[in-house]
Amino acid sequence: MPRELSKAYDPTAIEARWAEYWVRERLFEVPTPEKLDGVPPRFTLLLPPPNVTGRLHMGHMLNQTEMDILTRWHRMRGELSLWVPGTDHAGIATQMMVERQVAKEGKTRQELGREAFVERVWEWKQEYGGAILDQMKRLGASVDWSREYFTMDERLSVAVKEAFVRLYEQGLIYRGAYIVNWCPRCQTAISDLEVVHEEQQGKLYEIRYPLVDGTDSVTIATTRPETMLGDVAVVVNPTDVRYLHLHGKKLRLPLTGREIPILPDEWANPEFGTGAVKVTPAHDPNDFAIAERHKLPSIVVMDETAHMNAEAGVYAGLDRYEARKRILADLEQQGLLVAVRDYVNSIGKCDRCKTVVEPRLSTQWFIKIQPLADKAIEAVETGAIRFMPEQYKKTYFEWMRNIHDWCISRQLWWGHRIPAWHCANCREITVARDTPAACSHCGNEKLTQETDVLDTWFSSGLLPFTVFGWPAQTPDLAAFYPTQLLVTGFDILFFWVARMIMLGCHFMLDVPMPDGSKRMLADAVPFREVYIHALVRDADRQKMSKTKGNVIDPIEIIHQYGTDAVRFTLASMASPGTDIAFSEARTEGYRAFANKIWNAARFIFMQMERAKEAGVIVDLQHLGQTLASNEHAPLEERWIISRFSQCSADVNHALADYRFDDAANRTYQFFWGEFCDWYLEVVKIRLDFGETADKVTTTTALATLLSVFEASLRLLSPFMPFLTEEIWTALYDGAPPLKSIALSRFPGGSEVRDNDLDAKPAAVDLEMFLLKEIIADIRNLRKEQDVPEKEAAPVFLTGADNAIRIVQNNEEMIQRLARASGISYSKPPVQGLSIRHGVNYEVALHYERQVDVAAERERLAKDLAKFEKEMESKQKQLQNEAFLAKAPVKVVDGLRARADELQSLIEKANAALRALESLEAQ
RNA sequence: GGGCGGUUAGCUCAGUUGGUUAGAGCGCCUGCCUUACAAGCAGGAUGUCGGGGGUUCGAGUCCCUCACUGCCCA
Repeated sequence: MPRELSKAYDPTAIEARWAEYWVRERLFEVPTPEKLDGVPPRFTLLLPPPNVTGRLHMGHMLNQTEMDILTRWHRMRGELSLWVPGTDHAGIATQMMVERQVAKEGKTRQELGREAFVERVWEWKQEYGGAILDQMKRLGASVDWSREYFTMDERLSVAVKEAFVRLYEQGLIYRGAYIVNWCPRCQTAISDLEVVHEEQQGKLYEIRYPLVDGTDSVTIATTRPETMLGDVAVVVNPTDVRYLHLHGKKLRLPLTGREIPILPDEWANPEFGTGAVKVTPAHDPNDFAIAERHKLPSIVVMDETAHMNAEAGVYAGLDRYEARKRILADLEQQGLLVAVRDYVNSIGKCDRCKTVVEPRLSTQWFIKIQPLADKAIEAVETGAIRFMPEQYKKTYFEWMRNIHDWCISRQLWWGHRIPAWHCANCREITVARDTPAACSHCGNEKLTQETDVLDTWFSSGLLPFTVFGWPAQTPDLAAFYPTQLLVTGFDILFFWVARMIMLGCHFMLDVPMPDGSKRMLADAVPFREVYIHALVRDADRQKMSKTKGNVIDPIEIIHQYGTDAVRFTLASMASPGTDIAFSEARTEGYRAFANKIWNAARFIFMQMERAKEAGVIVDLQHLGQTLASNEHAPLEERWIISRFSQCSADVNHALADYRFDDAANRTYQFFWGEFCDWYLEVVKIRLDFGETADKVTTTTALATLLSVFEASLRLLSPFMPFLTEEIWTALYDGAPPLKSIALSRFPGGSEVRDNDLDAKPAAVDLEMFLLKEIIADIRNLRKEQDVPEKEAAPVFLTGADNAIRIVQNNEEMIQRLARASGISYSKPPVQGLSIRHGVNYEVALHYERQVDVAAERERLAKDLAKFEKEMESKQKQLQNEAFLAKAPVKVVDGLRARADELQSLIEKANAALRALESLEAQ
């Protein structure tokens, strides 16, 4: 009995079942098109690959909800919609995870050795790596699971190697000793982007360096005294008069006795500290640059773990902070520590493990980024890639135009090993696609492969084309590249988005178009649009963090409220550019909405049962046709069709603009505020299945009801896929025309009659508006006069001819919805009865209760004041010559009409007040 | 220090290119178990649109300025 729904909506009872069904039935798999002719427009997007170590958080859920809504929407509009899922091997994070696991066994990765360790990582991945994608299935994400990728897959690894070799051959990859950000815990270089800066209360130490000749000294200021052991110079600003006489003189570096020069350099800021800066090229990026300018040597005084090395003499073996303490103590003892000041400085930490980063001179691989950045800038400047919200374009340009070469080597074991071989003989490097037999420089066969791996973002930056088979020119690549859209958070704008643009533009320019013509930049881009969403915060707008303990687990919330409700919450709050303060109260509200839909379905299914018993038959296979207009249909039917039409047009527009909030809110408002609150209540009048009922009326009413409801389900489906699937299937008694509502057509366009949004509200809307207003007035009067809810009361109504006509045509509606026992088209028999008036009608209620004159007068006076105030401002405007001359006719006319309305309302309010007075006088 | 945002109802947020009466959800007050739905129904209250100045016939919307606040980069 599929149509028997439980009394209350229970998401847990249905969601897991459908999630599993969608995957099992392979509903969202998109086969490779054999030929491109005749293939519908494509909508392709890539899932930003979550870390294989990851667990689903609210950010993922927002991201995936948005992507799923869009993909489902495009699919329902008949486009070939492909959403490709996958995970990222996440070099450091995954290695850390497995290192921890190994540590529990009392071992280190070094003890295991590289090969065995990597083996362990794969084992870990097989066992736990699928967790986040399983969670994703629970969200109902309509991805093509047959195309799932992992960035360490063999085919993707081949592509990564190819990309590296090509860049090397093009002279865009170089290797060299430079200062890089080094994490002493991870023991690898990391890129600028992986360093997070934090303000911290620290100290600024002033240390005196005596001149070699003993005649004088220079006091330098530093936050890192331990690095002084690697000092090679002290620089002062060339304009700094305090030090002019010292240029070129030698200092004796305390604690080491080494001689170092005093040099003029612009970098020294006379305002800062003492104006004299120590230069430690091996441990500070700025100092490194100074050393390059002055051709100074570099002295590395720390090892990979940030312990002092042999160069540090007596301090060798000490941790950097321990060394600092000892050095300060020694300096103080020697009377060289001049001052210690409080100082707030920004300190760089490893994004992954929060260890303080140690700038370190080491040999690394870099990408010469400028040529790639130039194309990436052009792609956005020319509009080949569009950012949404547009403001992110600025951020993007800002970064792209100040870009530094990208350090792509990592001293890790887990990742794509760099395809370069070192020759034991000539020490040259051979870069090759396959393991070379001999050195390409000297022919020696003693080669060892580079131990470094590539930055994970290097491989993920290639994904938009490697997932489709690059470097081969596959049919997939021809059909699906460039993708249409990327949906992601601003936090990886530089990490990933910018790099995909750079690498995509670079490599894909060399791949011809499907028709063999040359590819231009506009088609080399990895995606045409980037939609950037904001952060999901907690209800108090706090950033979620484990330390604060305010992390909201989406899976937990889903258990509580259902996936559909959570999806709807995120969608309805997702206005571009604004962070989402996730509030459970809101989700609770949308669970109520889901329950509302559920119960509307229950009501409708009950009517279907009644119809069946009465022999009334509605053709379920041709529901859409009923939505055509029928001039003779009752007002509420024509009205709901008109409203539905407008709603679906609005939703389509909203989604086209990525206004998930507008789309969701509009749907909510239609379904609850119009379909349920008004239409369902009115249609009950027609659903008479009794012997004496007019079968034609009943049948048409039921047909319209089912049609609008079925279409509403399709409208809601991208937002609430589970609930709509369940009800839609039940509506067809378990035998729907398609395998899923997700494969049906989205409402809008040709399906509904009239989409002309610019036109004035349809006549039906105005008529219904009047009736709703009158019903609300009567309800209000009933309330004020304390008419018991169950009791019907007689209504008196006067007004303009056409208002009366509309009411007369819909008396049943008013009687039922406003509990009127009858309507008399005359003034009420008793003077001074409370009256409500609209612009073209007056309505009163005859009930025995005495009118509360004081309250009524207060209400009227308040109304009157409001009307008069507005009238005053309107008249002022209408008397303004400049306004009349310059404002558009439409606005002026509108204002005049409103003034007329106000005039009428004011008169009526005054009349009512006078009537009250006469009542009081009696 | 450089750049980008935000400030609208008690709370969280909408408000398109300036144009008639500034909206929604939640919360709040009052009355209802009216059988699709109490996760509901009906009715109701609530805003000097952060302050100041300017442009304009007209400013929540555009410009300047101040205050507070968030983020990114160095």
